[in-house]
Amino acid sequence: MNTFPTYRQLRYLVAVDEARHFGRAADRCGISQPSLSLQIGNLEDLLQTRLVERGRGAVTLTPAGREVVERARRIGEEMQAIVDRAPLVSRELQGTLRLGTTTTIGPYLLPLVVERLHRAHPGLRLYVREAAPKVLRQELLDGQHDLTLTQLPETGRDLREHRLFREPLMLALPEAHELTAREMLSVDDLAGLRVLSLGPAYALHDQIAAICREHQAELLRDYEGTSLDALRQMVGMGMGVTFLPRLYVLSEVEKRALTIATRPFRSGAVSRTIGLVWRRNSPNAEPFQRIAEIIRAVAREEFAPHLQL
Amino acid sequence: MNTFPTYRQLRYLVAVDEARHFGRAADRCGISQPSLSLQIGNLEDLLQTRLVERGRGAVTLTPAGREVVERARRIGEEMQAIVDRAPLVSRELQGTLRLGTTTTIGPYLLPLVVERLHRAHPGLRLYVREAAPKVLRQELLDGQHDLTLTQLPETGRDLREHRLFREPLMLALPEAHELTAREMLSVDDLAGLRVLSLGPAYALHDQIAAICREHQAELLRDYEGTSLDALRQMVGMGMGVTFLPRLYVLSEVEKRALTIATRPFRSGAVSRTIGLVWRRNSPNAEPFQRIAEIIRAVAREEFAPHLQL
DNA sequence: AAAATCGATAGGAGATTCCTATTCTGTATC
DNA sequence: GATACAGAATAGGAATCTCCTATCGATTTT
Repeated sequence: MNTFPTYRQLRYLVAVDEARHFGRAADRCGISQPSLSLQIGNLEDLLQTRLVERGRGAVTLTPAGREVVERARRIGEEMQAIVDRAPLVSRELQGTLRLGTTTTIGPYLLPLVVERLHRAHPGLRLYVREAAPKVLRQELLDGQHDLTLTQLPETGRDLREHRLFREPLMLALPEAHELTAREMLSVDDLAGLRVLSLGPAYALHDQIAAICREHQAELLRDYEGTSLDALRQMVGMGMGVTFLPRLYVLSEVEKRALTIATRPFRSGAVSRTIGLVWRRNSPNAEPFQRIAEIIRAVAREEFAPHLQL
Repeated sequence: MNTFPTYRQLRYLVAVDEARHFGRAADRCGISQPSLSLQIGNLEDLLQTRLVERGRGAVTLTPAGREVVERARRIGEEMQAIVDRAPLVSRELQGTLRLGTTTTIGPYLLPLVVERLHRAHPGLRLYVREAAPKVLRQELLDGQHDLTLTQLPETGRDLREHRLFREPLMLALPEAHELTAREMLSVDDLAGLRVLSLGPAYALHDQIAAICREHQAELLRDYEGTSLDALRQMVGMGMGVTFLPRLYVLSEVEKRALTIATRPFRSGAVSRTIGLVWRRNSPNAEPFQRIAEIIRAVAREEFAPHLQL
């Protein structure tokens, strides 16, 4: 009890409609006339409906046959599209790619990247979804993203990461703070500072915690920001200082006249690594690497003075 | 070198997408896991593209796979529609029916019929096309119509006709004509009249010619009308008299204040037979008969005083 | 009447599809 | 670290489909 027609049968029916003749339709399909007759017959049996009216002069489709043929043509178009597009999608940058990104990097880097990708690959559509890094990681493993743009390192044998660049962290402090007198800071200046941070779902949280531990700063655990903007506001209100990524500062602090100060560190060590991550099993490593290239190009051409490439 | 996927393969891929697990997908398809794996593999080989990412945790579709599955779903919907609708279309009055009609009857009878058909069978769409009877007949044989509404008899062993009713012909004459004094005419009054007619592609032409021959009227061959309206105008200009079908007179002459007179014949013999015609091979005789029933009902309920049922 | 056309039918060869059994790979468990 | 456990891939053989050639049956043309 096969409930569905075969695509092959539909193709034959379309051929009959076009040729209006069993023999010629069979020719066009590259099969013999009996084979075609048989398949049309099978299709009619399956649908319990006469689709073709066999007369001497003209072979004609019945009303039911016409409706079936109409749908068969649509099916044919989809089939053709599958055959044509599937290889392209996997080899070229075409189709839809689901890119997950940390909220601490995506909004400040991706706009330029997306624009460039669109220009270079018009057939590519990006679905960008934001989440905290540890959520992102799980979603990537679950298959909700094709790749993620996030802070490295990303643990897991199933994942492959591609390093893009290092992004310095800047110290954000209230304008009235004594350290604002300095243009550049040393890590030794951190001793004794009260430091705010994001929630533990963020890689940045762990990193800030480590820096605090190492340089005798005090991590304030009571108030955890839910976003970099929230952190910035908390700093502005004098609740403490924090570390903000360079691109965030560039995009959200320096361009506006905001009430906090940001200072760089002399040491390049106060920085985080940003990379692309995908599942090791993903068969699309090659297109992904091309995306990595493009992000690196954007970083180089647009943010060279601010990042460590 | 089979260039197209099998619908079956697409169904399996959809199942994999939904189950995210080969074994469960196979269950859902009612086959064993190896069979499913094989078919997915064949599909991937055919498309030269990995569609499914096999990992331990989650089986995920690749971007190419997602696009294929999307199209596969649309194909599935069309397939379902084919299976669901084809039997209905052939048995119920559903789908599209192509009805050819003579210009001398269709416009004056069909409006009411179409309306009633629509009310009784909302799923039915009528494509009405007009032509002269002899053209219509060839188009019907060629399969351009499913059935035709025309003047009988319609010759041909390949055709089946269903008589609907007889429609009287009225004599149309200039208002100044001496015969307008009579309320009813006899065929004997025809002797010596100069009679206009439609072109020879019309069954009405042959019939008028026969009547003229039989009753010593003179058929004017120089001017042949291309439509009943043209005939009426020719009569109005005093070029001669003619025969007009009752329903045409009802719809186009009596309702307007036109400058010709029309008179009935006492004899019921001056009339033509109207019927439905379809190809003998057509497997849809049953729905067609139901349409005949509806037309008869309209004739009875709307035009009873004017027609011979 | 004979030949030709066109679709349906019959029977058998070759592909496909599917099944069971087994292997392979990487994960959890002890 | 050996062992069981999942889950997909592979192997081999049975069942089913698909197709072919040959032929038939009905109808039309010559």
